[in-house]
Amino acid sequence: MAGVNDENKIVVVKGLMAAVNCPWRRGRAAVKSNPSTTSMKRNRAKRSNFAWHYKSKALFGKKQDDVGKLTGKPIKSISPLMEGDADEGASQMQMVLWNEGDAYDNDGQLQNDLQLIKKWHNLSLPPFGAACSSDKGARIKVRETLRLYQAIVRKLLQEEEAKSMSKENSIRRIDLLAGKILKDKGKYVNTGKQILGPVPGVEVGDEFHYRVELMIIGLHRPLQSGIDYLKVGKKIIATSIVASGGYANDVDSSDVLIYTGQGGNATGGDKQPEDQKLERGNLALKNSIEERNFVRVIRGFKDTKFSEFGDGRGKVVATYTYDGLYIVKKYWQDIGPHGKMVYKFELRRVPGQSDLSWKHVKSKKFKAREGRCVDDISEGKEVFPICAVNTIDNEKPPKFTYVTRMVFPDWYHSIPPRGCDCVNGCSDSEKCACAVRNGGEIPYNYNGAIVEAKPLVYECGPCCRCPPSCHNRVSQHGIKFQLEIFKTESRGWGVRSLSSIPSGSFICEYLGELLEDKEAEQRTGSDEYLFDIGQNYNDRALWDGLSTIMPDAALSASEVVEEGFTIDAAKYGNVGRFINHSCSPNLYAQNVLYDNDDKRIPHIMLFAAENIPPLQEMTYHYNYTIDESALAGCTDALFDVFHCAVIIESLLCDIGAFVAIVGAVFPSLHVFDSHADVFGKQRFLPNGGR
DNA sequence: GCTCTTTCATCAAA
DNA sequence: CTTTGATGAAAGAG
Repeated sequence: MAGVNDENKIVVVKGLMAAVNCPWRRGRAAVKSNPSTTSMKRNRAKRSNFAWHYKSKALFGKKQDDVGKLTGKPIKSISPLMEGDADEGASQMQMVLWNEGDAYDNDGQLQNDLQLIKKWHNLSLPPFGAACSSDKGARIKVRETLRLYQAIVRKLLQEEEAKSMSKENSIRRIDLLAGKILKDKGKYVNTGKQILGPVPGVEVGDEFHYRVELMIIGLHRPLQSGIDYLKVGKKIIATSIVASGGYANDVDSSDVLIYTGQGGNATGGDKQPEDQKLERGNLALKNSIEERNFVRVIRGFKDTKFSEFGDGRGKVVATYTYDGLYIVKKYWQDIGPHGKMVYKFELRRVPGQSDLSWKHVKSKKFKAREGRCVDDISEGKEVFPICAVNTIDNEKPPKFTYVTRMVFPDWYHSIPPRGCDCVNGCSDSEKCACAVRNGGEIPYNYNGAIVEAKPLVYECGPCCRCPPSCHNRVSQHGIKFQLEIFKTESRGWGVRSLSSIPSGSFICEYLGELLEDKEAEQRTGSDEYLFDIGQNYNDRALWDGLSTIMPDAALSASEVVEEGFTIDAAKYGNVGRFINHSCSPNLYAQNVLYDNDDKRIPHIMLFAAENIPPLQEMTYHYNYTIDESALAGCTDALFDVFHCAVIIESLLCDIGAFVAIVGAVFPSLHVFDSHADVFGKQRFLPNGGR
């Protein structure tokens, strides 16, 4: 973040910090100066996994006055989301685009271009902060909508997988069905007239897995066509393109994209390929050369992934990355592989936009890049080495003992769980004891994604008869992505991934020493690595059935905070101890039990709440039990994952008939392990081919 | 409005 | 694993 204010001096910055203007930090400062508050018992700088506890209070509108006193500020002054945290990219594009000091091009048309651009995009040189508030709202909306869409897709997939044993028909296109559900609910974003230039709430580097996602946020409307365009008067100009094909030989270095026009393909059985015509998308792109308007570019990669859970059949997974704005420079005719004429367009990326992380990660220089100071902080204990990168200063990561399991004290004795007796995979949700404990469903998709946030997830464990490959064993197998820790500008060390991470993926556990609350209390203040666990779900009946239908009612009834346990990752820990707090996080903490039946001591498993591009910092909400007011303001939009479950539940009722159709075939699987470079393998036809 | 056509999707069978 | 056919939703064009 750019500005570091004075508050920063008050708070001792250690490895795990919130951003300077994060509500939590404000709250903490306020509490310091106002020690006689009523909630001193909670004034501990500790993380907790039970955020919805506070959410329920916010919803019930209690204690608004107290809340104001606590922070010393009216609650409304606390901006709900996106208020300074790890998401540094917001609104970046608009800012930098107008930095006229940038060398735009060497054709000397900078001023000319800028004027045309201004004309089209009607952007009056927005200063740094002006557009931010509205833009942040748009960002939240886009992220919420996408999370909702992804959650619906996972839910539908879960139902498909659960019913795959029976003989009924499956839903063929889950992506389309999920889109239809969202549309019926009026959840589309940026509807109305088409947008030329940047789409509010969408940032360079955002990743998607379905074309439907591009449509529902207004980034690119056609579901199949690669060129979207709009009419201005009698003229059509291009607004966005999807580049899923090859031609990208010069990926590494240049910001030039050669794009092939549409049409001319032999689509049907008896049709012959034809010369492309200068109409529709092709015409729009050509017109955009004259108009010099921005064209959004979305790059698509296709890769075949294999799941470790399931029948071993691969599945093609597409990843679409928003690449930013380009300008069409020229076009010409060429001969395609089928011998007919095709149009080609040269597009150039507008300078000043965020770097494209996928380019970095794919480039060969990347492995030997600067700032690498520790090759593997886990010292070989993790499946992947976790390196430390510091391009800010000379600091090395703090010393601690890396562990891959919890460190238990002498007094601790685990309660062995009852396992399931499934020998042929835990797919029968009625017979599998673990599925029953999860409310009659396996909480994961076969691709290893968690379907929705739950109070507690029961994975199969050592007492189960199912094999380690059971798809109800996800988080117990450890990290699946190549992670690294890096020095941030203002929040100490942080964690990011070198590959793309799809929504719902397991990231890592929060490991450390298990402490009783009394002991944790003593360490509070000097220890920044405490995580409160196992709070507040003694009444399991409330969680299990009701939570997805009436979450707030259930939660308000179970607000009693018991004496619990805490994980201290100061001396012993894993990569999880480096993950920072954010009020608009991309991860969340999920309670999981598998090798122990003590609900007071669940594993704290961090999962991706949305698609996370490579090199984007990963964060979760610490849910500090320090200042409820800040949380009340901040958690509203935070619980989308949890909320998704509720909304899905109701949505599914509406389309019950649809969804009741069941699958006949064991669905194939997709995996989202690493993001392999598929450029070389891309099938390429002039029009993308069919 | 109503069809028809087009479309760098997607799935699953061959 | 690669290819191919069937299916599909949305929007422009007539």
